[in-house]
Amino acid sequence: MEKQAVTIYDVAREAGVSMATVSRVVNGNTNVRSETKDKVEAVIANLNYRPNAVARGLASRKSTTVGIVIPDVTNIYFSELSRGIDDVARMYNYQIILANSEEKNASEVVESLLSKQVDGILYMGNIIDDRLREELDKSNVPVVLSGSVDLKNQKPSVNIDYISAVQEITEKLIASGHKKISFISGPLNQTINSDFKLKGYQNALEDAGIEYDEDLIFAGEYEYESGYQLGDEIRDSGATASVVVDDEMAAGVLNYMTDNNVKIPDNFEVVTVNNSHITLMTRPQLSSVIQPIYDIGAVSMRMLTKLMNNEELETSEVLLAHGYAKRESTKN
Amino acid sequence: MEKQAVTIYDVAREAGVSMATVSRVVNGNTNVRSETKDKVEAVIANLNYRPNAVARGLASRKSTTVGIVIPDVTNIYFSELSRGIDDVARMYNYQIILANSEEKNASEVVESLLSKQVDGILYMGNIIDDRLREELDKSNVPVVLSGSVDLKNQKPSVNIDYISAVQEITEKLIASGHKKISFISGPLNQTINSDFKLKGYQNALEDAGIEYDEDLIFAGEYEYESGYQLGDEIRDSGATASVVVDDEMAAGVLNYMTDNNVKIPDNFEVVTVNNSHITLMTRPQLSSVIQPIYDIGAVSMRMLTKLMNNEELETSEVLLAHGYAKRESTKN
DNA sequence: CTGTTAGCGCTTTCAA
DNA sequence: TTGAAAGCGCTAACAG
Repeated sequence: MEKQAVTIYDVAREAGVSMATVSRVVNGNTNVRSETKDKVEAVIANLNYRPNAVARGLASRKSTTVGIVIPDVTNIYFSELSRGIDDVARMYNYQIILANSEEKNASEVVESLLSKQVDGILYMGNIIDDRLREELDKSNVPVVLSGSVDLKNQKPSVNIDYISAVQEITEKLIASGHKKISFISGPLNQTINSDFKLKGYQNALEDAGIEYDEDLIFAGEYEYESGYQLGDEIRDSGATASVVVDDEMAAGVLNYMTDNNVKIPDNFEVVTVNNSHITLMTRPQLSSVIQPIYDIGAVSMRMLTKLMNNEELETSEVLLAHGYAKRESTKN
Repeated sequence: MEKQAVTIYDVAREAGVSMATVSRVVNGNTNVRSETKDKVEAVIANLNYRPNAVARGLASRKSTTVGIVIPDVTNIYFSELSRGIDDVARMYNYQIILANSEEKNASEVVESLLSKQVDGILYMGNIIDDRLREELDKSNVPVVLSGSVDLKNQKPSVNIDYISAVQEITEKLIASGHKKISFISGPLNQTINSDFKLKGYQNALEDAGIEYDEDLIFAGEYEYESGYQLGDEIRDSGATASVVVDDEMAAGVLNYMTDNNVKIPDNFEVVTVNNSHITLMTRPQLSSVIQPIYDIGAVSMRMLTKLMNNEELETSEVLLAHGYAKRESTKN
């Protein structure tokens, strides 16, 4: 049950050259006479030789592999992000190890990635605790945050300006006359919620002279069911609109309302932020911040390739432009 | 920029033992005096030593890594499947390399997985061509198909009985009096569609003495938009119901109908097969075959662990039980 | 342009 | 119970 039948030695012997020459051919080194090269390539094709990436990694101390830490592949936001990452990685010939992390075990996951000698890490998680931060720091492998933020440690990152984005949509709701606007959040121990999205919401209220009311803040999980379950409390809070941080949750809130004869947008407005195609699937369709999700992934991966290549980054913290798509769940 | 500061040598020297002993401790070999073991472990903790998985893989010729080939991470069916896989892999201490494959480049993807010396491959793709089949066969690494089928080559696989499942839901539609039932498929060059799901649909028609009509067969992509776009033709075909092979497509068909004032289920019925939570998000909610998606992933990964461990498989082609969830898009 | 020779960090006999 | 030593398959100086 040999996995690897034919090695570089076999090719060398068969081609009547040294293994170094074979290595050169395989790695596209130009210092090989073209006759020799052809001969070697013929043998390679013949023997169906495939370089052993593990041996290569050990010898070269590079794995041409990057680790992607993703909190939940089933969440459309993250999976879309990973598509952008994947495409760019492929473009630059990096392999990807996609590791699901439940946030809590993030440092284990990172540790295992590091033991695999990844050349870089793309982190999509929303919680970076001290242990993880330390581990990342002393590992010496470049790290880029993709669609996620860390206040304590300025790692290279790619995001949109969540504060402004949420502020803008909240302002629209205010402009429509709402006084009691609920904020439907993911876990509030996540910086992206507590220090960014919530902040934008608060800014909007403050600018409009509306008092911030904790009873209008609801935290759940990034899931449809979670949004739906929160519906009860949201309605009872007296809120007349919701700013939601996740599309699936927003779909849950919206459906709860329509299921309970609350007309949207006439009697209740809902706006979300990820603009995944979930927003098109609900009826009425969800108004949303437009985020260049795919691009966030792509740009962050591109940054990582530069870092792995020891190139300079012009900007370390990239903020991509966002927009707004008015659909049917809001009046404006 | 050393990735790996401390090696097994450092630990050995520091602990005053040979590297072989350190290796034994790290690998849980019991033939080590417990004092020695404690000493070594102390040093390991002290130096923060982490074994280099690449070197390990080279020496042991095992990578404790499996490759997962997934057609599209953004499709909820596959991402849900991968959750089951991931959980079981974690349980058995296998790392996962998740590789997106666009079906067309599947053999490239597999090749790169093999060069990484994966110990096994879990394949979720729906197209297995001759080149890929050959590559898989001569690689000597075990392969399990997860939620996908291959007629030409009986690889171990985990699925539900698609034929029966689709047949059953088609029969329900027939029982409701429908004569013109459309079949909304993914690409028809995929075996799972052409030889399984379509087959179930045809069986039901045949049993009911309804003539098969090609004009009622519509093929698109596994995407919401694709289903929506097909809506036009479906309606024009005179069909009064749709059997759809993918939840997102089904949501598209359903929304197209309601957007065009076709009342569901009164004037048109829609039934789908994956029972992802998309079926709960639409209004009306989608009736669906119940598939144990997570379990399909979990069981297939479990099978793969057995294969990688050279254990016997009781059954090579596992069919998990399916059910039916009647919701609002059908009368029965 | 090509070959020789050390390793990369670890596992695994084989002896002791 | 422990250590010595030989690789795993490849890259990367260094010679020539």
